[in-house]
Amino acid sequence: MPRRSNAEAARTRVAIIDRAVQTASIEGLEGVTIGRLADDLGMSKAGVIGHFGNKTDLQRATFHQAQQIFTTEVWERAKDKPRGLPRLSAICEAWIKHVSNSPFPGGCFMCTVATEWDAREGDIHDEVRDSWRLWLKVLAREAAAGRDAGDLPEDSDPDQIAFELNAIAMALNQSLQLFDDRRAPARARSAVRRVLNQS
Amino acid sequence: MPRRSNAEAARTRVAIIDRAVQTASIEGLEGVTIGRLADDLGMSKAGVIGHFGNKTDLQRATFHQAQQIFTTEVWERAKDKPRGLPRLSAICEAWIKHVSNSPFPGGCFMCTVATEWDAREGDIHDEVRDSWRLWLKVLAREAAAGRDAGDLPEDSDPDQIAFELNAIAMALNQSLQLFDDRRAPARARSAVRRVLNQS
DNA sequence: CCTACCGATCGGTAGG
DNA sequence: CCTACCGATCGGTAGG
Repeated sequence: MPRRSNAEAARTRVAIIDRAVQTASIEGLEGVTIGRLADDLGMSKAGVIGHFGNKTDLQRATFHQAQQIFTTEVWERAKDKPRGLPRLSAICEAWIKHVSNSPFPGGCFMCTVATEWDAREGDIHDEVRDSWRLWLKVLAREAAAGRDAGDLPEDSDPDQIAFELNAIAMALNQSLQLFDDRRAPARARSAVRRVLNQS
Repeated sequence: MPRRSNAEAARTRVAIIDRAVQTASIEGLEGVTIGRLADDLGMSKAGVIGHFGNKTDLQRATFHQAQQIFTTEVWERAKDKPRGLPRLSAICEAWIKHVSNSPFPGGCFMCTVATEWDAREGDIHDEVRDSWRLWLKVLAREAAAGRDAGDLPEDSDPDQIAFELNAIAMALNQSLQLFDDRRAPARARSAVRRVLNQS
């Protein structure tokens, strides 16, 4: 028997997750606590957790929301480019823009959460790992298409290119967050250019 | 009035920090709690915190210990090489070995803590930032010496090289921790070779 | 370095 | 979605 309509409840759920994403981008998914969310939103703890059941499911929902934002801002903006090098270049540029002008206060959510969970065990670790792996595969697939089209050298290793592009994105996020280095986006673009022109 | 001798107390302090470094490499410095350390070491909470005063100073001491291990394993093993490219190459190789065969259960301590604190505020953030900055300066200084000696192209940008080498180290750690990818060290070496031969 | 304690907060539940 | 509660754990202190 909900005291609010389904539509209202759905809006509340969205508000909770939005707030959780903000907090998690700064302090990680473990920094998201039910009591703090309740305080921030002017709700009771029971009202918050009632939407998710338990904390792990709330963390999972938070991660999914951040994942979707990443997909929208990076993949969606590049997917209509021709496959291969043009699409891969567009992905990198959208990625750099996403990290440099982050929708989250703590910078790249995926970077924060990947490092937070890389050595832990459990469902969240597995989801983070699988979604990163998938993303690296997307990069490698486009690199392979670019190589096959002759836009990248014949002896290019798609997985190596994916590794290096990923490395650049992480370093960009670190330089921006930890050092507040405004030259970091230019460095990242320069590094991407080297990887895509010379690999 | 200590109930143990100074030497015994010093040994206890070392044991506490060692244990804290282990935990922090997996769960971050915020995962280090006084009660858990006390449990793990068969001590009382008061016995643990008495060595440090408060939790922040315990975290600081933990970070310093990890920093020292990093310096010993990476810098100390390369510092006797001739400055410039030989030393920079030796640093990268020692760095890759350090990350690949980590003395900590959760992989590269510095990577974990840098990401954990990059968007937070306070003393620990400042210490992490300053020590990373110093390390990037060491890399850039050697790159500059290598360029001046003619071992790197005249138009090399030392800070760009430092940025890219740092990126590789972080991606190596991620690939090992998150994906358990045994080919990651070879990928890192290949990437380093490209940066140092072609920049 | 211990026991015994403090107030605050954690995740979560019962009942409405 | 709320109030009122639960046991566990948090950082930390007093006193020995």
